[in-house]
Amino acid sequence: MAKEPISRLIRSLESKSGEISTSTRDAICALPIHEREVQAGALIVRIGSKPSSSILVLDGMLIRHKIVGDGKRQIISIHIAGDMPDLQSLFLKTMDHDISAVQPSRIGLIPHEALRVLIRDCPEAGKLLWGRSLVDASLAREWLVNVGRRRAVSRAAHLLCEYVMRSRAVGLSDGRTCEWPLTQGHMSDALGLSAVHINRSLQELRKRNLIVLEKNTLEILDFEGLKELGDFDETYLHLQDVPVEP
Amino acid sequence: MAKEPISRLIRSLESKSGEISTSTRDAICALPIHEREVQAGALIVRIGSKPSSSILVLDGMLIRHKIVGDGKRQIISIHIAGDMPDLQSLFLKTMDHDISAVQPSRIGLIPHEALRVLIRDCPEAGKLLWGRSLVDASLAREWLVNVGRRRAVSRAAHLLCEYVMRSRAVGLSDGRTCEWPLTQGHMSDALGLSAVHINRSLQELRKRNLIVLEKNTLEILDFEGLKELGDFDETYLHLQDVPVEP
DNA sequence: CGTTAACTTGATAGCATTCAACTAGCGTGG
DNA sequence: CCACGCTAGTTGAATGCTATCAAGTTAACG
Repeated sequence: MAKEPISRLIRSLESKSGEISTSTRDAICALPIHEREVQAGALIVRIGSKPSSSILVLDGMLIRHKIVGDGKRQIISIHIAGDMPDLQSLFLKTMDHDISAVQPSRIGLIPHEALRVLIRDCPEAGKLLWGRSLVDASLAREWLVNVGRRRAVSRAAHLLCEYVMRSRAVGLSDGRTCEWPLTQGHMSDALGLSAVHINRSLQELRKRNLIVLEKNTLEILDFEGLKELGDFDETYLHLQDVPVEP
Repeated sequence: MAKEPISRLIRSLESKSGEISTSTRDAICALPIHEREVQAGALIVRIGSKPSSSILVLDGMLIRHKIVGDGKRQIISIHIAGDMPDLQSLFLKTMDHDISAVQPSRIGLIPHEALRVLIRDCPEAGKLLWGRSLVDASLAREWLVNVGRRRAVSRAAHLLCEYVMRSRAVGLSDGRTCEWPLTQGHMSDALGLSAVHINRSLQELRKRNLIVLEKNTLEILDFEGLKELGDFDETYLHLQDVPVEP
């Protein structure tokens, strides 16, 4: 039986790779974790820093972001329970972006040293983590497409589709309703838009009877319609698409 | 002495990780490679396909791209000699984007099976490749920032800065002049703009005496000025930033 | 020398930003 | 208990960046 914090990671890995062998699971469960509570808005990892451990999200939501020259912010990714937002710091020593908490969250810190030992002694686990980092990259590419080539309403719809599917994959949603901690300011920074315009785009989604979004709760009224409008194709999420090694 | 095709990969890996140990280098050099010529515009890997080998660019330029619902295209990344544009297919079996050639190019196909054996028998090489895929992800994130939060002229300047620095890192440029095979159509798809607007943005870069761009050749007149205008900070390229394992 | 792709230019249209003001909810403190 | 301040959300008007449309030029090539 996995200890509670690590079970989030296992569940999340399994959502992408199918069942994990017992020995691999045991090796992952043996990882040391230092739990920490962070408050809403807290800056957890700073650009330019050189972390010696990686973060596992246990509860809440973390975002990665960068600031450009004139002060504007771009959110690069959002992370829910089971995600490891800075797994990359294991091999790229200097952080190239910030990480902060959207809401009060619980995180686990896993020392790089322990991860290196795991990868060395359990190649299977290494492949799972590598695959995970590749999925992370796939999301960044789709976000690039979203921001580069879709209009505002579609971008918003696409983001909502992705979020619901990811939440469902780790058991945080039934596919219709889930928590939505992001403010419209967050959404605008994630989608490369102004807050005012996000506001109007969400109103259009409401007017079309696609969603209900209030009091930090998102309800999808018409997932097919939202997919259609957001030009959403889930292939890039690679759910159940990481091959299990023979 | 490395055989020629693989030496591109070695040089490229070293540009990010410093010198590689002899045994690791030998293991990488032992990789089987099937060379292939592709013509300009050729579609090399198709979205939805499940490749059984990964590509190493030997000469020329490859791009990765996606098409959205209304037919617009977003270029996700550009790849020069030494790059492995679909290393990810080793662990994510279904392609989530297309790969094609910008100009007549020479590529090497490395069977996944051989890469798996390499990673198993030479963990050091595995780390180098993993690190490489993380740098790839870092570029995608910076592109997202570029498209999401910078105006057209800055986007263009940023792209040029990145390209020159990457070219120089693998010996394809002296940092001032290099080949530029991308058309303005390509640039607009890479930067989330229209071709007309890219044209005007390039004219502004010329008028400011920052670049000369003609006949497939790019010359940087004022790199500092271009960096400034493009809000370019090379940290995200992680050149020489992948730690060599103790 | 005709054809095509790439590039250029001008005019118009449209999506998104900015500015400004206003509402609602919530916690704090006098 | 209510004033106050703060954050998040909403709305309208004006501006502006970028797209689209259309036409023309240039360069490369068989």
